Parts: sequence; C-alpha cells; structure tokens
Amino acid sequence: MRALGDQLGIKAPSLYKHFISKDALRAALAGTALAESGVGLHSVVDAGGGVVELLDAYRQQAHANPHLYRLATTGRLPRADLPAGLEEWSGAPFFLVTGEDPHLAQALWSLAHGMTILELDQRYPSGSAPEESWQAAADLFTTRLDRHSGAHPDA
Amino acid sequence: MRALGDQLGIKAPSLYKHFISKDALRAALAGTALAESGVGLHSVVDAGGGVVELLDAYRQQAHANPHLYRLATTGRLPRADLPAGLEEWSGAPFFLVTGEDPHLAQALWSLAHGMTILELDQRYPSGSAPEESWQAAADLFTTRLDRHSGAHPDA
DNA sequence: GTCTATAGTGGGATAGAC
DNA sequence: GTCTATCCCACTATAGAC
Repeated sequence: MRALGDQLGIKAPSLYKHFISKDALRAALAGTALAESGVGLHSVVDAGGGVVELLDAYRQQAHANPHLYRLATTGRLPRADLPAGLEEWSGAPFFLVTGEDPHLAQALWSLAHGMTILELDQRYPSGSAPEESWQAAADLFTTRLDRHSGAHPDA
Repeated sequence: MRALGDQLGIKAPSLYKHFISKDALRAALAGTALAESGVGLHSVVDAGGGVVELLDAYRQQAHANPHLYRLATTGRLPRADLPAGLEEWSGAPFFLVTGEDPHLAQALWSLAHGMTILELDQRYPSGSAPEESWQAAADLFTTRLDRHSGAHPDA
C-alpha cells in the first residue's frame, strides 16, 4: 500500500478513502486487468487471428505488465467482486480460436499461462530459446485444428 | 517458521539450528521436492509410460502435496543452492517422452504446470471437468508423436 | 480527499541459558 | 539441539484534524 501510494503521489492511508481494504483494491485491479486483456485478445480474434496470433498477444500483454499479470492470474480469483460475465468473456478468445471446443480451449489457455508464468519466473534454463517453445506450442494446436477441418498439411 | 515448528513439535527459533535462514530452508525443501518428483516421473518413463502416464503422475504428485508443489514451482528457483544437475534431471522425463525434442518437452512441461497451478488455484469454472481438459492436452502430444513416428491414427 | 500519528498484528531472526 | 525472551521491522488499517 505504501509503495502504491508513493507511485500515485499520495500517502498509504489515503488509499483507504478509495478502497475499503487491500483485498478490494486487488479485486478492482484484477477486474481491470481481465477487461483490458479481454479487449486485446478479442480484437486479435475479430481481426481474423488464429492460435499463433492469440498466443503472441497473450504473451506480449503479460510481459508488458508482469506484476499486473501475476495479480490477475495467481491465487484464487475474487469472483464475487467481479462484474458478472467478465471472467468468461475475457477467456472467450481461446474458445473461439479452437473451433469452440471447451476442453481444447482450456488446454490452450493453460499452456499459454504455463509458458508465461514460467518465463516470467525465469524457470526456463538460461540457454533455452523460449520463442521456439512458443512456436512448438502453437504448432500443436494449428496442426490439430487443420486436421479437424479436413486439411492434412503432411499429406 | 512458527507454523512449521508447531508441526515438527519444536519452537520456531530451534529451526535456525538446522537452517541459517528461511530462504535456506525453502531452498532445501525445493531441492527435495524436485528430487522426489524426478524419482516418480523417471519411474513412469522407465516403466514404458508415455505422455498420458507422465501427465497423470505429474498431476497426482502436485495434488498430493499442493503446498510443496507451489514452493518448488513458484517464483525464482534458487539454483545456486541446488545440487548440480538436479533441475535438469528432474525435468528429463518430459524430454524423454517427447522423442527428445527440447522445445516440445518445454511445451509439455509448461502445459502440465499451467493446468496444475490453475487447477490448484481453482481458476477453472466450477462446472468444468478438468479430467477432459487433461485428456485433450495429452491427445495433442500423442497425436503429434504418433504422426512423427509414421503412424496416422486418423487414416 | 489529503494529511499525521498511531494502533495492532505478524513474522524473521538473535541471544543466551540449559 | 532445545528452550524462553525479546528485538526489530514491515505492514494493514483506523482516528481524527484540515
């Protein structure tokens, strides 16, 4: 709270005139993070983007605001304090890009989060090239989706 | 430290006769967690297990000790305080099960961690069935690996 | 809506006796 | 290797003036 107050140019106790508690402030930040992320990811899908473009946008968003990303994705989500439907809407791009397969969508979202958080936490070996792992991840889904739509890239 | 002391039947200050700091204790726990996880996952691969069996074992280990899993996988890894080679060895099963493809291995590991941590944090919608998402995740890799080895399950 | 002052709590860590 | 006693610091949160 003190660090945040410093950044805003006010003292920590003044924050309690705007939010009743630290948890309430966290919930509000998580809500805006979810909304902003949803806007960005939906725009990618609306523009005709596929798995590759969605993963790239997701990764870039997280790296642009790593602390906010952690805040919005770590620990239990304060669903009671979030606008109705926001959580589902913000995740819908993963559903849309996987041919509306809910389980494939959850797998894709989980893969995106797993790679993102491991990258932010510097868990990948120092010599490894994350870009190629992201590419390998995307290939798994594009290949799967191509096959289901009738095309066989390896034929 | 006080809670841990209670569980061990000793007082918190006594812990400092065994570890010089809380961080050192955390590093030691992370090391044993990595070692135990590695033993379990290597045994799966040694027994001829594939992607499905590896993911299942990974998930079960995490759910058996969720706090220890978080400790070992969240935040930066204290590599300087870990036995040499332990980190690589504990992750080798993912490499072995993906046909020794390093990027595919990182993608598989990331997917396993992403699904695990999201499940532990109860981030999946309440109505969803995680089992089916784990199955969808495994299918992505088994299909990919089958194709590379020449077999075409959909032919 | 900002401030100062402060309450209250919890947690990491040390000193030193036994 | 355990204990008691204690220090010190950081942090959330409240009270009340302006």
